Amino acid sequence: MQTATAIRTRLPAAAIPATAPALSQGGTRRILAKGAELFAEGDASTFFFRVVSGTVRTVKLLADGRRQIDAFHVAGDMFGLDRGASYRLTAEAVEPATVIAYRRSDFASLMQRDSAVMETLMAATLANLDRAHEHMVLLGRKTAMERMASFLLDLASRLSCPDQVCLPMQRHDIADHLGLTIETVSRTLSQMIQAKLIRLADGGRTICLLNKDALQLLAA
Amino acid sequence: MQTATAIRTRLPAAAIPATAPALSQGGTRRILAKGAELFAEGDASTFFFRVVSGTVRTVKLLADGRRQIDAFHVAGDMFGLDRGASYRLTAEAVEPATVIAYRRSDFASLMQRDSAVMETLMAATLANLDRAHEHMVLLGRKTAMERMASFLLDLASRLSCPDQVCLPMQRHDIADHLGLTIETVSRTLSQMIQAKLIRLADGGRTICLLNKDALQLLAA
DNA sequence: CGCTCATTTGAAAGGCCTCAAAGCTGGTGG
DNA sequence: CCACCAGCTTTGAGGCCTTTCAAATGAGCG
Repeated sequence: MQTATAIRTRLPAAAIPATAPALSQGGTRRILAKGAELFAEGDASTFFFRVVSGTVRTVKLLADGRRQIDAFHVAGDMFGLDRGASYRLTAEAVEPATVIAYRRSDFASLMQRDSAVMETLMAATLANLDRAHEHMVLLGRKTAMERMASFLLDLASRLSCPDQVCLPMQRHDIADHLGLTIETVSRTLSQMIQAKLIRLADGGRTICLLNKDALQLLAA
Repeated sequence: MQTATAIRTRLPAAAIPATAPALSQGGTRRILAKGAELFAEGDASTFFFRVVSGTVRTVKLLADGRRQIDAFHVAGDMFGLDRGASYRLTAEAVEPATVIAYRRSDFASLMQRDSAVMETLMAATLANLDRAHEHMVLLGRKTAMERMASFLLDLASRLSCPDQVCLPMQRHDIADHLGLTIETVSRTLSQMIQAKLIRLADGGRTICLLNKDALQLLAA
């Protein structure tokens, strides 16, 4: 593993710190290689997951190949809790990642005795729903520049790197998350550089936020 | 109340029929006038709601007035269950509506004894999350025509009117839901009429789906 | 019946996409 | 250790879909 990845994964910001311990008993650890698929849309949903390190993307595909990445999940995030008996989206590792898999059936009985478990899952699901709401505003109503600014600030806060974002994903993933093309993503970043809002490092994989206040204004 | 509204609200399609009865004990009924605000983003979230009849929209606003309607809630749907102590979006009646308000604090203790209640809320939340995922694909990756087709088919299925959609909302709401402008919504509908996919009735408030198969293909 | 608001339609502009090619990066093998 | 290769990223030019601005038409209501 090269240095860049080590840096990217060194800060596991616990997204659900207060309630997550309720799940500490069960679950099995899984190591994922870059690009590995955890589950696909339509698969029987026997597990749900929590990210320990690395990044996982959840994806929806249209018949003609168009892709929408609904979220990037980082350390502490939960995903794979879907309605019904099968997954509604596909999950893949964006970079080498470690997750903990919880068997759904194990919790059916556990939840009846321990409401704390259920509340943990509820909190995680509500967190995902909240992010989805925010992302719908971005996709439906923001310009390319606003989307990019929102994305960078969001990622910076979630990775708890105050002024620096080590992007675990490539431009194509960013584009499919923000509802843009890779060219527009690249052009938008170039404009931000020109405006001295950001600076690229590590061959374009790391973005230094030079002016967070201005980015915040841009994020609309 | 005019006839159109009566028709629109006469079919309460139970979205969560199996589990909803668990909530039948509590809650107080509220009658909402058209446009009435149930709660606003940032308000303390003391209640969550279930639609009995009519339609409620949940909305997010940007500082400059741009609006994104994340969902239209019809009979049987639940909304207002947000992360944290305050609502993350605003809820307003699209048309005259009846909802049942459940006090959040009443359920904190109830859930510990009755896991069925918690499961009902979880199922409702997962349903909302699922819709959000589907809508993100629409907003991020579909064309105006595809968005409109998807919207009409979705509404038709949820209102359980096989081949007819009685729109409770006006063009402006549709536009803010689909990430378009009212002009584009209108033009897209006109194109669909020309292609004999739909037919307008009731002064543009009712849409007859003349060719659902073709619409399904268009929805992508 | 007239007023107001919603919807439709038109024309022009703009932002993002598509197509295309050059520039970089990182990994591999000589 | 360095050159080469494949894939990712950036940049350029042109086109298209949606938006913006504007005005006409239609519907609901006092």
